[in-house]
Amino acid sequence: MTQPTPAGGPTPEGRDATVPLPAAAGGGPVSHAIFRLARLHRMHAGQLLRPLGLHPGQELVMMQLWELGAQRQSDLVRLLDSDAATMTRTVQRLEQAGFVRRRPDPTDRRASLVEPTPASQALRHEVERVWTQLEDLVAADLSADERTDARHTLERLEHNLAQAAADPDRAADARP
Amino acid sequence: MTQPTPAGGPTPEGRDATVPLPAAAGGGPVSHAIFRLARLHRMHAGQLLRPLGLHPGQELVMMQLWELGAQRQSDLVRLLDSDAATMTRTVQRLEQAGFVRRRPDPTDRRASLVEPTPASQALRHEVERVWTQLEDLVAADLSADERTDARHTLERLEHNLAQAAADPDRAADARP
DNA sequence: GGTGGTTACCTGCTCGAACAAGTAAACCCC
DNA sequence: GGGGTTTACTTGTTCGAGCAGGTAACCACC
Repeated sequence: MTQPTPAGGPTPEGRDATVPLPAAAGGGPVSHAIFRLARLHRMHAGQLLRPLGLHPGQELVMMQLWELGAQRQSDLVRLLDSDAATMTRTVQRLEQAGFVRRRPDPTDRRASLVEPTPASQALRHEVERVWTQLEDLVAADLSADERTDARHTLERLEHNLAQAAADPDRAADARP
Repeated sequence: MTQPTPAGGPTPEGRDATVPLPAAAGGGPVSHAIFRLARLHRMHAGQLLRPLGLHPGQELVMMQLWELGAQRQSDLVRLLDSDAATMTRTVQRLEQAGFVRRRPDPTDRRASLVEPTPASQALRHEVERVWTQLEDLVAADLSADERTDARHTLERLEHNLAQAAADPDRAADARP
């Protein structure tokens, strides 16, 4: 695949000399911050979700189903930008837990439709409450404007990564 | 039901940035953004790291060791804010891969010291390159100031979560 | 009506992450 | 110095995530 060859645009030393070096300490400040934030966030989500019998990630699937109704697995994969193999197993576990049901797609015998069970409706409020709570936790001291701002920042970073994924060339020479 | 527009949100256009983010509307925009960003970020890290024979997370351990020298596992856990059990197995795998060595701590027979092998030094450049690359990817179109800004935002969110973890009372009051 | 390619899903694998439970050494205090 | 606690690490488990490989159904085209 794309070997990130520095072809054409080397000169890695153009950086500002203020930072001693890019090792662990200053390696990738933003990257590192993302990493740490994500782990903390996931941890909190897990703790809030556990009493509900859900694991982090499963709630996203349920939210899609509650909102959109029955979906094929491939649709869920696309909606959540997830992985087919992961989805298979996540759905299996949700099915086993009684939160979803699967039935064959009448129009395509390869596919199966996943739908939330009536029983899962009880969960819905809980999950929404948990997500509101998590939001209030993570953005505790932010004003509405600041939250919007934060969201834009996150989305901008996400957009950059998505761009790079779609367009490996730009990835290789990322350097203003 | 499927009202694609979040109720009440002064969501200013600006969408299209990335994938449809349908559900979860009203749930937790910031939370959801964190989730998605984290996954993309991890994915990119994984792809860049794979040719080096490292899995995401392992490079952080190596960076600490390169920078600080031999460390006890418990120190690594504290430095990376990780989990003891995870660290045990990560170190085992790094050891098996020949990147680290373990020897008993002479001053504490419970502890073991982890140190990078000479062979791992070859990796160091590669890892640093990868992190620089990842940083340039994720912050591709951000100015230096904006990067600092982004980092502050991320750290602020992280701080909020850390606060809530340390102080469960505040967490509990996140509701009417 | 075959043939070849795509799509949908499943299974096996490795890995980080987190929880639980256990062992052993170190430490603290009476 | 004995008893209880804390600390350091290990192992077992479950889960999401991702890669690789496999099967079956679908589809387009000849």
